[in-house]
Amino acid sequence: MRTVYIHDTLSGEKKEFKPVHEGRVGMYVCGPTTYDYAHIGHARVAIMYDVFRRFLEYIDYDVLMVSNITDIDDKIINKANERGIDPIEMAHYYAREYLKDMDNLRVRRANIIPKATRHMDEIIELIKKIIANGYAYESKGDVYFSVSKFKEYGKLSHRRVEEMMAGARVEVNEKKREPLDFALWKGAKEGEPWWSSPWGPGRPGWHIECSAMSMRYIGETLDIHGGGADLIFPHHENEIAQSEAATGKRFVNYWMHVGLVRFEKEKMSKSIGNVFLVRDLLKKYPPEAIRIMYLNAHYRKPYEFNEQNLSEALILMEKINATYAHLRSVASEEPECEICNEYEEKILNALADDFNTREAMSHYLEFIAKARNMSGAEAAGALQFMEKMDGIFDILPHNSNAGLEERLIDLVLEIRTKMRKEKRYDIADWLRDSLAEMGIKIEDTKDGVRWYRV
RNA sequence: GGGCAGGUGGCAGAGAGGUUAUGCGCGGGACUGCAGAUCCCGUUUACUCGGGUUCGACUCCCGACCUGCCCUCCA
Repeated sequence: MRTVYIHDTLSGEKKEFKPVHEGRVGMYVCGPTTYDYAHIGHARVAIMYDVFRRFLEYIDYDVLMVSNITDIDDKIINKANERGIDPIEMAHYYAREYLKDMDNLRVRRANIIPKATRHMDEIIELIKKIIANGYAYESKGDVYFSVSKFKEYGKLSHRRVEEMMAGARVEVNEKKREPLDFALWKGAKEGEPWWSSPWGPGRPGWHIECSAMSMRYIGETLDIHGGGADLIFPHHENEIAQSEAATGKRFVNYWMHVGLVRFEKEKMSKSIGNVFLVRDLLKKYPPEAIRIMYLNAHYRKPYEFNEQNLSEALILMEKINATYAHLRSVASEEPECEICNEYEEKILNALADDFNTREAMSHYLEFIAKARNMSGAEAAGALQFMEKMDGIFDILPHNSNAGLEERLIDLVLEIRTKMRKEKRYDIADWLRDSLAEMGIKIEDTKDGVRWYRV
């Protein structure tokens, strides 16, 4: 199996990937807390891990991907209260919409998509274990993790407890023994959703659900745990503390974090009003373009989102589509393509080096440029190659099977060609414009007409 | 104040101790009823600054400056 290198946030180094179980990968990706519609930052995380997963599968790993939905949390409760609706129902509504948006971005669903509210038993068991191990304490219906007991606290985000104390601004709460302690369980206040527990009715704290669900489905040590870079602290730091306090084992071997999406040099945030929703973007741009946009950048770097980048991605998409269409029209029966193997090697090597999709895309685009001039057996090979690679990238047009629709389009094009020969350009242009309106773009080339979907 | 990630050509954005990234844009040519696409050529000494290591650094080391993020909720 091909050697993969992964940059690990904890060690700050690129390390050779060695799974816990040979040939298998257990990866857990932090999904959203569902109190609003998905934005393009969520999309970046989902698309990147989708591609990483597909790549790992492509090189023959057996991947178990788990991606959670946090459907109980203070933010959910607050928002639902503002609107006077049921918090859990609201969370589930946004969870469904999130999954729909991601489906529309061609993100393959994780093998398991666990919800926090369906795993109360695991969460409670885990908290009990942490208390039993002496790392957490009960306080008036709440349970807190005692940060000072966990000596390695801060190892992921590379900060020291003393420094964080100096930085002040920690929430004041007289139930906590020390300011940095964080809640594993919160007693329910009047009107809040609750589950019964040994500490009374309440709900889980923010971080515990990920520890409980990831270990439940993958095991006590995960190969890969990922999410957005803003989760490094405190979310992932706290997950490490809880999980390792419970099991005494290393929680995660490779921590991966996707850089944040920015707009005009600022992080997207509702207060600044620069949040772009996936659903709004999809009204204007096809999913392929959005995927290409993100594939065209290194996942760990911050991404500067703007319409120019997106329209550039759209142009690339059209080029790729056009080449794909060209290959389909000229491909002969027996595929044979030497250069394809060469490019596959380049692309896989780039991806194996910490999932460098940008470099992979540069090879891919170079290949596309060459493929435009191919024909016959080579074109057939190139076609096959593009479809193979699409198992990873998923940026080619879908529903491209040659059915009735395609035959009708060919017929229309034949008519147009005839009209052009007779210099009936009014009719020829009318046909072209009509097809364009339906999303079929055509081009007259030396070798005849070619068409593709936009 | 502390931590982290960066600073590359008109723009986006990889990479690497000495060899063309890639794409977009722009200019010229070919082709063309028009449009688009495609093909060829060009866009000359791009790599924040100052030191150091080296035969040689944009690439390694040290320092400075700048930007963003995290340190409160966030993918």
